Amino acid sequence: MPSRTLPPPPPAKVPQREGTQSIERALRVLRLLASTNYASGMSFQDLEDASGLNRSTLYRILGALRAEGFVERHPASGLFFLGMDFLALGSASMNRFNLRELARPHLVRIAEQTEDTVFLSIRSGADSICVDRQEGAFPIKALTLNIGDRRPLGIGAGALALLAFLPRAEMEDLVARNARRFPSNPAMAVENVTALVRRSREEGYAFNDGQVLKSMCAVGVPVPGQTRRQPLAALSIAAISERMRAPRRARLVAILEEEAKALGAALVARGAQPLGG
Amino acid sequence: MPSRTLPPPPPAKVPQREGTQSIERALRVLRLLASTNYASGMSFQDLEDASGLNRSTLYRILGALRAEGFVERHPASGLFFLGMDFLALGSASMNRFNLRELARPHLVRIAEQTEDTVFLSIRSGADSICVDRQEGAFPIKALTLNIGDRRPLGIGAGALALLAFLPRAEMEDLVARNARRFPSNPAMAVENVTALVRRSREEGYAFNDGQVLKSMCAVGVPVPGQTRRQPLAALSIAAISERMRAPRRARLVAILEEEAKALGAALVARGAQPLGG
DNA sequence: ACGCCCTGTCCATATTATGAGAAATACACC
DNA sequence: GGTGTATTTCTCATAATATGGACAGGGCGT
Repeated sequence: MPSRTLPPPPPAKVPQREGTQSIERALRVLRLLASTNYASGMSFQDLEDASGLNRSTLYRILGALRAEGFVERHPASGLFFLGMDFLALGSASMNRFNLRELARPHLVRIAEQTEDTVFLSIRSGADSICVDRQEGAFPIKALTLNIGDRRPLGIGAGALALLAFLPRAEMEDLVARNARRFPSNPAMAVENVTALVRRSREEGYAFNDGQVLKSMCAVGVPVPGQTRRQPLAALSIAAISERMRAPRRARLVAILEEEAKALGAALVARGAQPLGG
Repeated sequence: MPSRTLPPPPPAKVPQREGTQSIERALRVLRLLASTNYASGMSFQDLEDASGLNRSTLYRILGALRAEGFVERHPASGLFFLGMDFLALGSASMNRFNLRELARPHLVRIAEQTEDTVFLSIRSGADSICVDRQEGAFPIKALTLNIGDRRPLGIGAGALALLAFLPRAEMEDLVARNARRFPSNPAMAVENVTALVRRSREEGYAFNDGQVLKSMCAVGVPVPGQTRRQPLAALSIAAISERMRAPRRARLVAILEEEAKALGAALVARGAQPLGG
C-alpha cells in the first residue's frame, strides 16, 4: 500500500435532513407494521432487521408509538401490531370535507333505486381511491372495489370519470404518468386511456365494459365542483353486463347525474375543493 | 422588593421524557387531524392553536409527516388533511393474524345461510371493535355496527360473547373497569353485566334482546382459540326480533358455532393468540 | 400609508435523541 | 438445576438533532 496521504475524508455527510430524523424513523416503523406481508405481526427482531435501526433507538421509538396507542404489543407472543386506533384514523382520512358523510344518503338512494352496487371515489395523486360503497339488493353482486382500494386513474368507471373530466392538460399529464408507472400494462398505454377518455367526454359519462372484470360493467360520472372541470369525486355503479345494456344504462346514468349534481352542490356550499396530488 | 438573594431557580425541569419528544408531538398532530370536529381540514393556524406547538416546530413536523405521505395539504386552500394512506393502514390494523381475510368466507357463508347481517368483532382493551361486517339479503337490515365501531365489552351480542367466555377473573376485572368508566350508564352496572354474562355462559351463546336498539336482536358466539376460554374474536348475527325467536334462534346459533369453530381452528393453526389490552 | 395577522424560513443554541455497552431478565436445551 | 442464548431494559457520554426566537414577505382592512 503506498502511503499516499489519505485525502482528508470529506465529511461527505449529506445530511439532507430537514431536522426530523426521529419522526421519519417512527413513521417508517409504522409503514413496516402496515405492510401486508407482516399481517400476522412482527417480532422485535423482524422490525430490527427490516428497519435497520439501532436496537436502543428502535425500542425507544416503539415505546413512544405504544404510549400513544399507535402500536400495540401482544402480551403472550410479544408481536407488534398497528394499534386499533388506526381504524378511527382511517375513517377520518376518508371523511375529507365530510365528503363521506354528505355522500352517504346519495349512495343509499342510488342503491335503492337501481338495486346495484354504488361506489364513491376520489382522486389521490395519479390514483383513484374507493372511499365508500353501498351494496344494492340485486342478488348477483359486482363487488369490484373494496373500501380503501386504489386504482390508477382511468381503470374502472369511477377512476375514469375522475380522469376524463379534468382540464385537458392535467389529464394528459396524468395519463402519461400512469403509462410510465405501468409500462408493461397495455391497459395503461397512452393511446388506450386517451381513447377511453375521449369516449367518456363525448358521451358525458365513463363506461367500463368489462375491462377490470369479465362480464362486469360499470358506469361513472364526476361529482362537479365549481365547474364540471373540477370534479370533487366520482359516483359509479357496477353490475353484471346484462343489467348494463343500452336502455337501462341511460337510466342509470341519469340517476347518477342527478345525485352527483346534488352532492356537488352540497359540497361546494361547504367550501370543498378538488383534490390534487 | 427585598433584595433577598434569589434562591437559585432550581432547574425543576421534570423532563419525565423518555427521549421521544418529537415523535410524541408528531403523533399528537396526527390525532388532531383525525379529530372529527375538524373533518373539513385544518389550517396551519388551527393546528398551531390546537397543538400549542411553536410555529417552526410545527412546520418541521408537518413537513416530515407530509414527506412520508401521512399528511396531505390541499394546494388551493392550504388546509391539512390526514393522508389517504391511512385507509391502507386502517385496513392493515384490522387484519391482525390475517383475521379479517381468514374470516371473510365464514361471514359470507353465514350471511348466505341466514340472510341476516353478520359481524366480526375483536377485543381491544375493555372495548369490542367491529372489524368486519357482511350484510344479508333480507330486506330489513339490522345495521347496528359499522366497521370500526367501538362498544364497551358486554354491550351487544358480539361484545358480550367476547366478555362472557373469558377466564372469570379477567372477566370480572373488565366488568368492574367498565362500570367505573361509565358510572352514569345503568346498562354498564356490575350487576347488570354480570347477569348477562351468567346467562350467556349457561346458554352457551350471547343474546342481546333489544338492549342496543329496540326491536333489534342479536346472537353471538366466541371464536375459540386454544381453548374456549381464550376467545380470539366473536361472530354475531343481528336481525329484527321476529327473526330471532326460539326455534330460529337455535338454528342461528348452531350455524354460528360451526363457523366459529372452523375459523378458530384455522386461526390457531396460524398461531393466532387472543388479544388483550 | 399603516398596523395587524398570517405564512414561511433561518440559524445559533442546548436540548434531545442516539448508539455502544453493560446489566438484568426470560427462555431453551440439555 | 445449570449452562448458553436471546430478549429487554438501563446507563451515559456524545454529537447530532430538534428547538424556538427572530426575521422577512405578503394579504387585508381601515
